Amino acid sequence: MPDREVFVAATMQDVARRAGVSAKTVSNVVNGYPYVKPETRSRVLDAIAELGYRMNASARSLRTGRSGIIGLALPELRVPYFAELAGAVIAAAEERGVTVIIEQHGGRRDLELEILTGTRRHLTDGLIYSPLALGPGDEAALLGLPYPLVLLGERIFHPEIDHVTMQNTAAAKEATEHLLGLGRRRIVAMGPNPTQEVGSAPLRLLGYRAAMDEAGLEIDPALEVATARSWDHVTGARTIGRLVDDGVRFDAVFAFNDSLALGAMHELQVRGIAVPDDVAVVGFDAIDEGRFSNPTLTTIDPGRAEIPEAAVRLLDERRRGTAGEPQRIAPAFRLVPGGSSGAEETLEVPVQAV
Amino acid sequence: MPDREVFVAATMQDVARRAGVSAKTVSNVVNGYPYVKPETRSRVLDAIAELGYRMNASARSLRTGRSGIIGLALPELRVPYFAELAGAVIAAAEERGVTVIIEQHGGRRDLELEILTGTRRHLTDGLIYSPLALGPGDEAALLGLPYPLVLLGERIFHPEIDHVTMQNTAAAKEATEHLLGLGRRRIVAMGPNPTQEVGSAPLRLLGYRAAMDEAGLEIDPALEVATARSWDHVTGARTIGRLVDDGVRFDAVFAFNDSLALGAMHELQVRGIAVPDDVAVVGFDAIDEGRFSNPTLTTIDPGRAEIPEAAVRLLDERRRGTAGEPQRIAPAFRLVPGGSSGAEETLEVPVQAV
DNA sequence: CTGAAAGCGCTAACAT
DNA sequence: ATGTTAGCGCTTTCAG
Repeated sequence: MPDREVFVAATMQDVARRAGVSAKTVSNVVNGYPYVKPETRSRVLDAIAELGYRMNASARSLRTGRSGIIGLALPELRVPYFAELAGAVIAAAEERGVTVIIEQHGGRRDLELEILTGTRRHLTDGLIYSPLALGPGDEAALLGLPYPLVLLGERIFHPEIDHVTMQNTAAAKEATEHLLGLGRRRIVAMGPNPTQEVGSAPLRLLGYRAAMDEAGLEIDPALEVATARSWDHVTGARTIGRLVDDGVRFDAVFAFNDSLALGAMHELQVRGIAVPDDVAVVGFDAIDEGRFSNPTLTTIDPGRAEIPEAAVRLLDERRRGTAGEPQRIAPAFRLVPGGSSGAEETLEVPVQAV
Repeated sequence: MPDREVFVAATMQDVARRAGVSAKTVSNVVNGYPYVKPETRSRVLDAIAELGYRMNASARSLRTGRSGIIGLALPELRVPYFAELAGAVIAAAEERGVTVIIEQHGGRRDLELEILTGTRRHLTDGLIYSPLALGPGDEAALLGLPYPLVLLGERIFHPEIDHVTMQNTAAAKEATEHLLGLGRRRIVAMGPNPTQEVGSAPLRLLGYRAAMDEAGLEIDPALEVATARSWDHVTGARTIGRLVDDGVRFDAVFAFNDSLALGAMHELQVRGIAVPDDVAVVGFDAIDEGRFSNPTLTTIDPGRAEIPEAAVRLLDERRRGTAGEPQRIAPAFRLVPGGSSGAEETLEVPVQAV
């Protein structure tokens, strides 16, 4: 008679029988319940090893009502900023024994709303939510949800919702001051959009204006250059190209994210405009790509390390009920000097690629 | 007496009561069982809508033994190639109603092995597995696993395991021929590593050599340049820098991936060597970044769209038992012309970024 | 076409 | 410090 246990996954009962204890004791051992006699514990652990027992996650979560899985909703994984964010969120969750599922909404409003009530919410204990289309007026959709929610980004704020954000205005001010400190005076702010009243754009614009103001410079509307909402390379390249074509004079660009900055830098060089000699460029986000561009990109690190960690921690605390009042966390930022503004940086340890 | 159903999630029983049927009938409706009287069906659907019923995924998977979740194991999400792959895998899985969890192993052998038997395997119905450290000799670890497995990459092959791979040699040959067709003769092959007998590197090297051979060119060992195993920008930049310093003459570079190519291109330009005029560059992978570099990168698209789709399809078929013999799929590839070899390309529709 | 009963593997509550 | 009982919400027999 063949040993069926080789093929059929062992259950807690099987382990209990083998160890000569009850299923409850096995459960206690597996869950690190402290009051188990060391000898019993080791007998149970032996039985687990011998049977190759692994806990059935579905049974546990059916019983406890918690899955140990959280959702991470973001626009698109192929956007480097979000890929890096997702990688860090997964790593931070791992440390807490939490599993992550990623949902891409592509900035489509219907999908963003769908995610809040969709079928996967039944699978997860909570959601880290980075919307792109939702904004003020959509708070209602985020309130009273039957699961913990941590909001990312600058699209919506609400005192009852945990939030991890950035010091947009202060950081943008520092970026602009960096350029001013290099003697630049005609600084383009790339990214503001008059139709957008909310989000990172207006906040960063405030910082830009504050810096210009404090430097005693008149604000030239021609230098505040609106872009399409998609802040990518193409947009950066097209925008700066149009500016040059229009004969606008400038000696620096503060782009509201790195992709815009890299695209602009590319286009400037194509047109024979030297970076940083003719035009200095500063970005925002500190994505990996800017460390390898030519020249390397001066940028703002808005808290790359802390944002994912804080988001997972907040959600986990809320999930376990150890959280108090809803919080708003805006990590410390720093300017990362690069060649695009004539500063220099050293390269960090490489990551692996295929 | 307040209506508890507002706060407590409805169950199938609740729906059944409301619709005046049994739970089984609700289950039949929810699962698309065809033999349900239309009238019954609509009564059930109404009840579902009224109660806001959503199926409990844990209960279902406890009962059926399947979770509808698959794992995707890869080195790191922050590596653009894998971020793009992951995004596409998630999208392809979504179409089949399957959820994805991503596990990052960072190319560390212990983690790669751990993933195969780790706690998350109990949560998933199958695994799409892209190892970096494992290789020939590790087949045993991949055989007889109690779940379906689809292998990605070139590290391990086995006739009993489903595999999605690339036409490495043929594609590398075409890349090299492209450079030869431009009149280049001293073509660097960047990426081979004498200590590596397996993986994309030796396969792509074969293609390079075949093209050189057919063109009647002697193969110069000085042009086959080994790199560190991590094929990233830094490695590309350092490698090409050393080559120049050593006084090696060359008029083209075929880098074994895009990150190497982009790093090399960067370093060449830093040193005042014009791309493509002095040196033409071709990469491999067709990651997004190469479409925006300066100049844009000529590269090989090894099947960006088909690889994730095929991986999910194979796993799903295996999971449902509709698959036959293990398959090896190697999609069609194509050369993507770019500025780095003097060809030109048109930009596609932009993606959104923050 | 629909219903009744049983049980998937685990843990909360209680008992000892 | 450990055992007993019950039941989480679903689907799978098996009847009808």
